[in-house]
Amino acid sequence: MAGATREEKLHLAREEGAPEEWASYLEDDDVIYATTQIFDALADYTRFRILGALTTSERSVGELQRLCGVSQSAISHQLRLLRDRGLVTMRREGQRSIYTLADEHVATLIAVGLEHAGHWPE
Amino acid sequence: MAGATREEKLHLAREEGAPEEWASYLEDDDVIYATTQIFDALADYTRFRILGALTTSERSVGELQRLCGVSQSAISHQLRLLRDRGLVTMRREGQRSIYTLADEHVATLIAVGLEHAGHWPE
DNA sequence: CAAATATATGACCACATGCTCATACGTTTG
DNA sequence: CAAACGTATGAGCATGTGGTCATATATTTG
Repeated sequence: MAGATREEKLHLAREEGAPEEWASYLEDDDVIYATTQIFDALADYTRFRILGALTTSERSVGELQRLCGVSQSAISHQLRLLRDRGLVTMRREGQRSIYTLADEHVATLIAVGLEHAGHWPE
Repeated sequence: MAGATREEKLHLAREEGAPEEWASYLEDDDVIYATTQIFDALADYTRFRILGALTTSERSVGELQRLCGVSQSAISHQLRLLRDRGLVTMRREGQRSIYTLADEHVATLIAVGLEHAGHWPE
């Protein structure tokens, strides 16, 4: 069942799982799925650096390209994903597209992740 | 450069990036990489549910299998990954292997993630 | 020790992912 | 409007990933 959809997995779990053994906030699979999607967005080296760069300041695609050291196309593709996942927002400013962290949640997650990875920004 | 290693990407970034534009805690790429590895561990539906189940209590492989509704093999493979990434620890107890969250950091990340995905466990 | 139970692991496979390359789109400028 | 610049996007490709299936490895029990 390599290609099992989330719905299929959920069905199995509901068949066999005993609800009361779960923390209540783990019962809503839509929330779980949404959460994994956020973690997934943060789980790539390039995307993480993009988001990290945006914690300092909003930036254009060109700036991000220079800071992250990957091609314009690659940056753009990843920004698209981050935008679709709701982690960043974009606005046009002349020829440029300016990207911004969608909200403080993102910065918080980055900070918590870094902290738990063994580094404590003081 | 689809198969670019982290080291290659880093090299490019170091060539072109202006260090002072980055938050200091984003300069250490080993930490960034470690962080993405943690997020990656949390970014899969099955693994997230395994970890979620472990927030309530330590559990055997069989329990996790039942709770998560996936095959014993699949659970075991994912537990191996979580163990390698340092998110869970394991001890033998008779025939069973008992898995436990490695530390509070993991539970914190789960909580923060869930919270930011739109659900607030009160 | 043989059988039963619980878990781990390797080979393999379908699908996802992150990049490149080429090209299209949108905006400003001459 | 044409050229230049900045950004977005689709196709295609190599690699990674998560599962299955078969099998191996403990550990307890008769």
